[in-house]
Amino acid sequence: MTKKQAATQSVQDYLKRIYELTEDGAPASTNDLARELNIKPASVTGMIQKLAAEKPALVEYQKHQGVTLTKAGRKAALEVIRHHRLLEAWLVRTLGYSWDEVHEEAERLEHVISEDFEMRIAAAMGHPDRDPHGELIPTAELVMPTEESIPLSALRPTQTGIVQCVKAADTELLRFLEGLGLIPGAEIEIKEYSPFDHNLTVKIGRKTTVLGLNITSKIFIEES
Amino acid sequence: MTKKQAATQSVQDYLKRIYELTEDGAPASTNDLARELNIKPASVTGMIQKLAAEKPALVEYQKHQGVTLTKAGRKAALEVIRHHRLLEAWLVRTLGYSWDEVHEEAERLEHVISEDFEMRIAAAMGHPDRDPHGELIPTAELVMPTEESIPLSALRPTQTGIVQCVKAADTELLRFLEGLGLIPGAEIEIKEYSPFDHNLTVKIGRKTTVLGLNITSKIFIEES
DNA sequence: AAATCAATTTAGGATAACCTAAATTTTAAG
DNA sequence: CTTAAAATTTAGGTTATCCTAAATTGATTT
Repeated sequence: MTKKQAATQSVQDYLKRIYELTEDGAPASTNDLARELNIKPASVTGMIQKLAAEKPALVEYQKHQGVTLTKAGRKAALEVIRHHRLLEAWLVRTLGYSWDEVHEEAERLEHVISEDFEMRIAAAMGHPDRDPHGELIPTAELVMPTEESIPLSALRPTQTGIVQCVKAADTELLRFLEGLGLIPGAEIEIKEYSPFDHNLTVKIGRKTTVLGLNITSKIFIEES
Repeated sequence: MTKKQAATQSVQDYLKRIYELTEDGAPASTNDLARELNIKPASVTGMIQKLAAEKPALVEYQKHQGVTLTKAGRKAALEVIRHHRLLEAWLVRTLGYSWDEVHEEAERLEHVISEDFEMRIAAAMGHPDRDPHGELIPTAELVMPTEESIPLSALRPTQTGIVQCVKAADTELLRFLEGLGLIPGAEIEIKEYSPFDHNLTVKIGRKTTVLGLNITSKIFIEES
């Protein structure tokens, strides 16, 4: 049977964070997880040991070496991420939430919606492939599509493209970027590059702005 | 400060059930609560004692005499009930749930939505005063409107009216009633009354059906 | 290789919300 | 008014998840 015991909310949160922290290929450390989850490292160790000991293990764990997800753990994580991103899209589209407001609400709802609810909102939106920030939504089969876009920081003068994704969670930053028009779908063109500080002068729509690396590394572009 | 510590999901469930069980004015017994909440009576006693001991008490409790809600407890209960009923209405209207499907989903969502979410869905629906079953929705100020309609079982031949509310939770029964057209808004007329078994012959729209007391006591009518 | 510091784990507790089994109280019946 | 049955409460456990403080391990520096 593929039937897994409903993971608790805590477990779902652990798996989601582990997924995010291991996207770069490296295991997630106890400390990093503790910071992301706002709990103490000692508690993380305990939970991780439990997850590694489950009948079908959800994580791979070696003392002092960090954790990674097993196939089962990854599926469970993608389920939560799919819920979260579909919810963000749904809240923005049907209830007029702005992209800087949805996160918290989705964070709570993601743990309690049914598969039926998931299917209904996905269908109602025409099965979107990205959330309001442009983050890819795992498929119903729990496969994460591959991201084709590249960071804005990798572009150089005369290159043009379209903003696909803004990887930021901070409300202030999101509002700032929205003010600049730097949102998914925006057309951009690189005007200047400053090799010393990595600043890029970017034309967004009709406005032109200078952006630092801390911003350009978070914006993902599909070149055109 | 009126700021109450976020009640846990369990506490919210207890308060909601106590509200329902005490609508008739009488205190709710430990046993009844246990049955409604699907937990053991011993556990109910423990929780009730805790709720009665809270800084602002949520329930009034006397050993062996049952519980009632305090003002604070009632407000908290009405908040949950408002969430539940608004959610049911919203799920039916925006996601095509049928009235026999919404309960479970709303039961889980009611505990996690924000006040902001509550306001948004209420506004999006034009601040409805009843849920899909016709149950009254507490106001944003947490006041339960007074129910004016009377049970179908109280009507007698030649009286006519409109169905306002169907107080039933069972999926099968709800589907059956829907099949009969016995849903909020339906026009009905009493044709016959059988004093021995309390059966009523009722014309619903153009169909005529004989209904027993177990049904007629659950349908509420506004006489016309 | 020894010392030191940071990261991690272990040990021992706390809290919330259940449970079972045993005791007690209330209610109802002789 | 005594007693059996029903309802309720107490006592003692369990599980999940978190915490603090102490111990340990790994990494870095001398």
